[in-house]
Amino acid sequence: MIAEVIVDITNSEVDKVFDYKVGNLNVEAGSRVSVPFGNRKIEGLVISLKEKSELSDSKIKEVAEVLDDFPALTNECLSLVNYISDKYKVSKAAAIRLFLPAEMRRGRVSEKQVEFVLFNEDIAFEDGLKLIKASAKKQIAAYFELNDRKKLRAAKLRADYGNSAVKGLLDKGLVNISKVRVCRLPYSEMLSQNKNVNLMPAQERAISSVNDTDKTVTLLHGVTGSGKTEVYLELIKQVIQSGKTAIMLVPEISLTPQMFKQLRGRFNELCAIIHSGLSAGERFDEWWRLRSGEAKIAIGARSAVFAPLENVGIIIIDEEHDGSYESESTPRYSTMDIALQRAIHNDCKVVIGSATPSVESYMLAKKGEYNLIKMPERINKRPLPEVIVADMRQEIRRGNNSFFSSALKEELQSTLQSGNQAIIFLNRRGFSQQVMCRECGYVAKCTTCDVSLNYHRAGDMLKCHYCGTNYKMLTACPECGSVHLNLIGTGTQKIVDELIKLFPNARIARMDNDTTRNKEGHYKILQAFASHNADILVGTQMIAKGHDFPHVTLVGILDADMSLYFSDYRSSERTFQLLTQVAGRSGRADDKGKVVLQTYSPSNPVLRYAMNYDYEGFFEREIALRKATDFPPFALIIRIMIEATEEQDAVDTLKEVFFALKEVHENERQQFLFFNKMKSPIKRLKNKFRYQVLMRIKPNNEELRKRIYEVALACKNDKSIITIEENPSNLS
DNA sequence: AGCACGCCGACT
DNA sequence: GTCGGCGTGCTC
Repeated sequence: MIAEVIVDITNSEVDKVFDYKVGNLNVEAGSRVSVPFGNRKIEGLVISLKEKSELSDSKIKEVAEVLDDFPALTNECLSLVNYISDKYKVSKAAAIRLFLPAEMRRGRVSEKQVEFVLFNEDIAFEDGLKLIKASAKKQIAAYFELNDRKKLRAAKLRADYGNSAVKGLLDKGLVNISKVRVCRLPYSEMLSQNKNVNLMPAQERAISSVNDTDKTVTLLHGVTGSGKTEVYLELIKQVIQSGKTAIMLVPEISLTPQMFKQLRGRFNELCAIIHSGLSAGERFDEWWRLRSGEAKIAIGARSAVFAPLENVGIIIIDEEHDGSYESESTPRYSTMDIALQRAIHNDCKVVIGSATPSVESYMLAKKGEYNLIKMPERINKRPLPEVIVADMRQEIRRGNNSFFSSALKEELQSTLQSGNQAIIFLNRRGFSQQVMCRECGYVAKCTTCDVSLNYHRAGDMLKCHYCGTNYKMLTACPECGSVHLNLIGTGTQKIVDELIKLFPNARIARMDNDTTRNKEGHYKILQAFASHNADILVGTQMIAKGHDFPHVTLVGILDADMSLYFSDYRSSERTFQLLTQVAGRSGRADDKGKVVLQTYSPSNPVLRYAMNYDYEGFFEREIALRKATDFPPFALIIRIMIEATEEQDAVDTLKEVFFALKEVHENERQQFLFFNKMKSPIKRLKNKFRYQVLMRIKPNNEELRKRIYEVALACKNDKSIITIEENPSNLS
């Protein structure tokens, strides 16, 4: 027998199949093995077995060792490896790594073993008791407990009765000690907290719609608080009852612990959690529980889509619009893409849910490619919070130069007086700055791209990140002539300082990237706020999602329009999603919530749709805009980034890539909507010079897409790094 | 990715 | 003459 092995080296030079003799080892497709390679020994993965090799017998070495007693990858995973390496043009070794917990490589896994003391059943309890001296009280007590429980952790027993008592029982042969593999079970405190729920009619309808549709994908469009989670849980329950397995994906899991609280509570050990916050051991154990079939439900962030489950019955993607479902390092897979592949392979359904679906998904749903379910009402018909719009231009005219409108100040005052909580949301993202007129709200935009321009201190320029055009920095507003131009971008600390002045008695918590270095930090601050340890929480994006705050009755949104002006074709979409989400934080329990939305452009249609909770209206406008401007989903944006330590190397490679692609471009001009090369907006990052080729091609042209990948990656050299991104969400 | 093989400059 | 620089190429 010959094993075809992919060696664990993610380098295209060795990205090929190597043949090894199997000998009399028990090797299967998917097995991890150790093989001699050159003059060293490395790990590899068997992708298939065959009778005979084309190579001469003398060249073929033998598999040295099989690393696990089961194949790490299932056949489905193996075919996904091929799919990923082909589609995203990465080595097979890199694709394989997606499926294995990192700590499994290089033998870093340690199965956790625990010593157990077992009651020796060969000796009757009464006989055993006679062997112990009456004075050995501890031994007797321990023996009684063991008779009762039969199996106890040695550490626990020693702590309770002392080491000598345990040793005494052992010496008399009354008990045995054995080491048992145990799985570290994260969040075990959440087990069995389940309470039964009665489903509402809307939820029942949603469930039967998923079950009855002949479409693979169902989009569940339900407003915040409409009870989507219960729909997911019920669907999973049904799948488990039919003997299948389930995958549940959530965005950035550390921020949304209640989702796995609920899964753990309902499904106990059947549910395994995969995310980056776990310790290496926990991560490996959870993976192993899924692989071995002990656990049947995988919940986690995007990487959980690679969960080693067989016979998958459903894949659920919650908050499907969330950006974290796109991988931001190679292989830059899209979670939905992988989920679809797995759904096809397992012949199962994919359910994606959101209160604010991505424009792409909603278009597919409206076109009938996805099954669409709407849940437009909150459970118990609780009303959505009332939105008060504060026009900040008027505030300035009235002489109010603070961050807070008079409306927000008043609402804060009364919220604090009634003992409720408030959230101040600062709409800020990234490090690019835009130019805005403080008098009329005008924001500098590119004349050809319909995205806002970014200010670059170097050269005092305004730059379009999509087409690369440079503009002179404005001295006055072209709309109203005012010279009060502002660079937008304020920090949370300033907000907090002003709040303290306004409300000296209020307890204020702050949350942003500066205050919370680690993920635990996020969780702790949110937790503290949820248990009413502070009255006002000031923060950026990260307070927008997850977490229920039962006492929050006011949400203040500062600079609601700011995220509209990021140089990103999705900025309207992101803004709408964000505002809807933040507004949803208000008034979740008994009190009706309020939202004060501060803006410099109160008539902006995106804001209007958001404050009226009109997704449909927003969608219609946005999709028309995308169509008119040739942006996704009516185009595929491809960015090829070339980075090098020496600027000249980057330029050389850029030229090479550009001219190679220019040929493709010239042959298929009608397929290209845009094609150019340029410096990257942030020209130097992490000590690397960055240049890029940016193009937009017609969507769903898989052949052209792959050709672009191949042509670009063929220009690879050891001085520069080439990376390819599709529909990048930020163009820095 | 590593490591050997291989062809040109300054050393005991 | 030899030690060693790291450029090129191979690993079943």
